[in-house]
Amino acid sequence: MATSRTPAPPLGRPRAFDAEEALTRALRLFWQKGYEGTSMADLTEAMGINKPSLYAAFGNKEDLFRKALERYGEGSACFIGEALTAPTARGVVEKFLVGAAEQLTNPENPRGCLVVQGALSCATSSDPVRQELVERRKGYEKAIAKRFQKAKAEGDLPASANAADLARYVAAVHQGMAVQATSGATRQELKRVAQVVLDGWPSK
Amino acid sequence: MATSRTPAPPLGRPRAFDAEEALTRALRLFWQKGYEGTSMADLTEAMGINKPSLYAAFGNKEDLFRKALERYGEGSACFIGEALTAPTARGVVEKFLVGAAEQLTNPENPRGCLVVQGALSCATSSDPVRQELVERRKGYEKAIAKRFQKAKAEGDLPASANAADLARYVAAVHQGMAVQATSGATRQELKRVAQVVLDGWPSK
DNA sequence: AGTCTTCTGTACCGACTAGTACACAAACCC
DNA sequence: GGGTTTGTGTACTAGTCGGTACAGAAGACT
Repeated sequence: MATSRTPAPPLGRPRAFDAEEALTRALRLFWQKGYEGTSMADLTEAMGINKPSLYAAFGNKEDLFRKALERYGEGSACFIGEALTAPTARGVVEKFLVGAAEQLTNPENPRGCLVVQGALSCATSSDPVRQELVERRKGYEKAIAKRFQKAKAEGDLPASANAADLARYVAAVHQGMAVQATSGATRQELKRVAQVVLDGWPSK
Repeated sequence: MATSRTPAPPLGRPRAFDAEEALTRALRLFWQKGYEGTSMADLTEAMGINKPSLYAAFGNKEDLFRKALERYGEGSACFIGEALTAPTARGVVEKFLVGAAEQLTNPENPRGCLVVQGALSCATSSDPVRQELVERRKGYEKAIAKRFQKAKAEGDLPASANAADLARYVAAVHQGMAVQATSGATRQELKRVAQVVLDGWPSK
C-alpha cells in the first residue's frame, strides 16, 4: 500500500532550498500583510526562491496560501485544540483566551491572527480565500460550542446557559483580541481582556 | 470672514453627477471589499464617473477613502456617540453593542464595519490607511474608557473596576462582532453576543 | 458674439500583478 | 559516456494597477 518507505530516492536535480523553511517564510508574510497584500514578488524574495521553483513546489498563490494556513493551524494556532481539553468550561475559556493573548503578541511572529486578518474583506477575485477563512473561524467556534455542550451535560455550566451563544461570544472576543493585537495592544492588555471575560463567566 | 454665502455661484461647466451620491457609493464599495480590494475601476463604475472626474472631485484613492471614512463615522457609525450618552455604564454597553449588532447586519449596507475590515492587514504601500483605521479604533475605545471613568466616579461601576480594561474589552467584543458579521452571523446571533456581555457585566 | 473656467471622455502612461516558456544545470540510472 | 528526470534562472506574457494628458463640451460673464 504505502509506496514511499523512508526518504524516497530523489529523482532528477535536487531542490536548492528547504521547502519547510520556505513555507514558514511565506506564512509569516501572509500573516503580516494578508493574502491580497502579499505579492508573488514579496514571496519569492522572502523565500529566497525564484518564481518557477515556487510554482513547481507549491502551486499558485492560492495553493501556497492554503498550505501556509494549514501550517498555521498545526503550529501557532494549536493552542486552540489544547484549550479544549481543559477539564471545565471555564478552564477552556481561560486556556483559550490567555493562550490567544500570548500567541497574538508572540514577538517571534507577526501580530494578530492569520485566520482573522488574512482576508477579512477583499476583492471578489480573492473570495475563495476569504470563504476558506470564514469556514475556519466557524470551525473553531463550533468546536468550542460542542465542548460547552458537554460542559452543560456535566453540570459544569448552568443548565440555563446556551452553549452556542457562549461559544460565539468567546470566538468574538478572540477575534476582537486579534484586531486589537494588530492595532498594537500589548500582551498584558490582551490578558486583561481575557480576565474581564473570566470575571463575568457564568457560574452554577 | 465667511466668503461663501449660500449655494455659491458655480463657475464653469457644472458637474454631471451628484458628489454626495457618488461618495456614498464609494463608501459602500470600500466597506464591502476593503481599501486594497477596491480598484479605481470598481469605483468609477459604481460611482458612474470616469476617472478624471473622480480625481478632480475627490483626489486620489487614499483621499477618497478618507472622505468615505469620514462619512461613515458621521453616518452609519454615529450610534457609538449616541451610546455614550446613556445614563449608566451598563446602559452605554447595551446601547453600544446592541446598536452595533444592528448596524453590522443592516441589510441596507455591506456586512461588518469599515473601520475594522477596511485595511486590517495590507501591503506596506497601504500602511497610512491601515494606521488611520488603527487610530479610529483606539479613538472610540478611549471615548468609552473616559465614559467608564465617569461611571466609576458616579458610583455606577464598582470602585475596583478598571475603566481602561473594560473599555478595551467592550471594544474587542465590538470588533469581534464585526468579524462575525462579515462571516455571516445574523442580527439575532450578534444580539445574543451582546446579551452575554451584559449578563456578565460587573455590578456594584 | 467671444472669453474664461470648469468638467467630461478617450486614450494613454509606467509600474506592477499573477503566471509561464524555455534553455540550462544537477542529480540519478544504465 | 549517454539518457532521463527534475530543479533553476532569465526573460517574457497578458492583464490590471493607480494616475494623467489632452481635446472638446458646457456653462457663466462681459
